[in-house]
Amino acid sequence: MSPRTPKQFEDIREEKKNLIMNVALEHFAKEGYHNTTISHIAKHAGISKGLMYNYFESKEDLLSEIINRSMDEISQYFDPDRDGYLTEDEFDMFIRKLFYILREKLSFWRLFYQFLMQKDVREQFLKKHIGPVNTVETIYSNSSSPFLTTMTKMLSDYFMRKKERKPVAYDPILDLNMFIYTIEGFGMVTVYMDEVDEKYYNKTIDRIIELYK
Amino acid sequence: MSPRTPKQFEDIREEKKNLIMNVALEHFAKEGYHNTTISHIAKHAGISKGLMYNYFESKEDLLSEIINRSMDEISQYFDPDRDGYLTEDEFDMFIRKLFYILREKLSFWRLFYQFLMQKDVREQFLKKHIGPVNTVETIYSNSSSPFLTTMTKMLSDYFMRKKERKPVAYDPILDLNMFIYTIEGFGMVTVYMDEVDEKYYNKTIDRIIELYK
Amino acid sequence: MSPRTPKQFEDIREEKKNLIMNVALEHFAKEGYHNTTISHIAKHAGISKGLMYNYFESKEDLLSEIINRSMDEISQYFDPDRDGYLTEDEFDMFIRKLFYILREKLSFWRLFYQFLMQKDVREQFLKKHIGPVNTVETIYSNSSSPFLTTMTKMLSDYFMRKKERKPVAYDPILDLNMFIYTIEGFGMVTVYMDEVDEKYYNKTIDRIIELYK
Amino acid sequence: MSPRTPKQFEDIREEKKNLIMNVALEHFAKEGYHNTTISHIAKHAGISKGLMYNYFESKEDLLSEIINRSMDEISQYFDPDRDGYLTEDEFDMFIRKLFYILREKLSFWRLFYQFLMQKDVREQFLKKHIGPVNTVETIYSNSSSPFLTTMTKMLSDYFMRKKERKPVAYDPILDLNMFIYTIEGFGMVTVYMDEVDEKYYNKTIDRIIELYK
DNA sequence: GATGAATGAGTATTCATTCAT
DNA sequence: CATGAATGAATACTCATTCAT
Repeated sequence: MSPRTPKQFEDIREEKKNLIMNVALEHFAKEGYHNTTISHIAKHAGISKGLMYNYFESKEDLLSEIINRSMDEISQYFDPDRDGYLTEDEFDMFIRKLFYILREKLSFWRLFYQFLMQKDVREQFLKKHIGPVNTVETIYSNSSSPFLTTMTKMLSDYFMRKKERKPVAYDPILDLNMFIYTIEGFGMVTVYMDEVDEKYYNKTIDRIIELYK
Repeated sequence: MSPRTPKQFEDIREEKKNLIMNVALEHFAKEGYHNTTISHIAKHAGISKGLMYNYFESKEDLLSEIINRSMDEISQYFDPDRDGYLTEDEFDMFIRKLFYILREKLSFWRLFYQFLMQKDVREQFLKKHIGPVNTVETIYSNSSSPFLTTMTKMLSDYFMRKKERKPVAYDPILDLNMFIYTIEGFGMVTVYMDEVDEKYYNKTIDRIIELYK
Repeated sequence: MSPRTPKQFEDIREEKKNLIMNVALEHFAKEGYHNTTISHIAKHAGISKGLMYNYFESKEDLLSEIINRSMDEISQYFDPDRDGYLTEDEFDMFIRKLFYILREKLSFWRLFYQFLMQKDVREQFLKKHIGPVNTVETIYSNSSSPFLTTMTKMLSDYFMRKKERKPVAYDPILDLNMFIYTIEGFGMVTVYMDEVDEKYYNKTIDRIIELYK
Repeated sequence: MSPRTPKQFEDIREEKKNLIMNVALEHFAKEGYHNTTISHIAKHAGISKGLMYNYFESKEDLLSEIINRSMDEISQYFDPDRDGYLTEDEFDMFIRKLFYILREKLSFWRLFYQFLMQKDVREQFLKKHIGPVNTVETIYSNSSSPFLTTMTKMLSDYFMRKKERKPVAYDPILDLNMFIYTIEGFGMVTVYMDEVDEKYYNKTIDRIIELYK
């Protein structure tokens, strides 16, 4: 039995940290952040309360790390390293990915929407990830979230370019926002519903693509 | 000095109760239900903690009464005594009303969306007011909320009737749901944004009407 | 309609006071003193909370008055004006009266026994009415309750006189105490039982008389 | 510094739990359950209020556990494993034990009698431990308290058997009840008196045995 | 006299966080 | 690393009592 290398220690630590975060996320999403106690999380993660504080500075820090990790994971899906130029086929894929991830990370989104309404929480945890898109200025403003900035920019570019394929009266900003409202609404309803009807889910996705491609 | 009449007592009660509910709603909406203490509400309403409990059985009861009152107020707007038949012009008015009320009762909606994500809360407070519309069966199912049942039925009837004006391939359920997603998304974004750009707000409403009328 | 005389006012006052005391006694006995709120009493007496304080200085004062009134009423039964000499027939009647009153004033006794165990309450409310009889000295000591002093003295005299009818070894103090324990035990069991079996109740009384006459 | 073993944790818990229960019992008995605050108990036990709730779910639970523990301890004294047959000598010992324990557990009995009068409390906490003995049927009915069932049965058997040694007119049920009243009364008086006169205490016990053996 | 709105001190209870072992 | 006993500040809630009308 050779002693564990620092790397191994680090791996174990990381694994346990993830375990805790997963358990916490499930409970936060299902019962609500305030209704979930540290004791509860610790018990369900099979560790002691004290150990929790070895991994996370506070309950708030735990929440913060969960949100950051989830946002990062989601970012991965959209490989932000690319050029940011969205073809029509890529737009199609983008939407499909988006709603695939929505169901993959259902707990996270439930948590996300829980906090979306509270200004102070939003400012503390989500500021760097979300941003409204109401004017052209906003679109190009620098968000503090590289991920969302990229995404937003990519999308607005896409909608701006659509203008070329559309009639003169076409308003890309309005269309972009309509698109955002639709996916936000569809996302939210999907998230708060207990069950999803597979057939309608896909049908809706197709329709969104059809409407906004 | 003659003693107060029962009427006077009733007036005092009603007035004070409303005061408390208004103050509480503002705080619940802004800081979140759990972050708002009874002490805080009492202080801002200029009354003692004890008096709160003269009017409401518990913090939860206060919340419950706020939600019920708000839902009732909203119901009023849509005069539920009518035949429930929605002409195209009435559909137009309906949407405009909806988004007028959204901003009138911004605090309420902020509170509403806060709880939408938590199953237990949703079941306790909102069950009688909200309901998904995923299948034809659901549409015609009896919700326990007369208001939403009426609204839902009115809308689904409207979309069913649209079929007559549309091509063969027209899917009224899908269209109804797309419509719902759009207004939910637009509503939610409006609610969580601090400020609303008047011009774009109205433009969006027009566009929704244009798309779904 | 002539104006009420002071006497009439006094009568009305007395009557209302009695009403409150009766209602309060019932609730104190059934639910316990601490579990009975002033509001509750007021509501059941059909008056306002405020008026309560017109008649009684405090909840404690209300309790105090109830106990005093009850003790006085009980005293009445044993016509304390008499010579205090108890014949054998009178002893017989005394016991029967005692257990008749026990059931007449069941609520009072339930309250009485509730407080008997708590030293501070006992000292505050019952000191002047009850007293142990453990030694000859105690018997003749001056209690602060004229009623119980008289009763105790009467009884101890009776048991002392029994000595003349009994064998040399007869210990009147012991016998008196045994008698007291029996009636206290019988009283207590009767009080805490919900229902009384009439036949056995009388049979027991006969037996007590038989044993201690 | 190695961490504590589970055994050590268990020991700490047990010890602390007992400490709290002992302190609480003393205060409940002396000041009354309602007049004793959790703060008070915590302070006298030298712990924080919060810790109380690490050991007991509520004040009521604390009370409940105290009563159950005490009843169990008392049960031990009467080794319920025996055949339940009481000889005359054993009856003698039984009584002596009873009144020995009475003084051993004075605080408990003070608490016990406090609650005896309140129906709801009695039903919640004492139902499984006490039961009236008014008819032959009752005697043989199954109480939910193994301890009291055994005791009651043992005693009623004993009194039934006495019939053989007694005149024709002897009524064992009446005699059993007289016996119960006497010990209940003696018990109660002993409990509420601050001091006990040793000589008279024993004399009384002897007399009870003499009368009911 | 009579009312019940209003007060505020008090009480049980919760829970994130600390720390000795 | 790991444990869970221990803390204490915070919080919802109660209720006897007061007082303007």
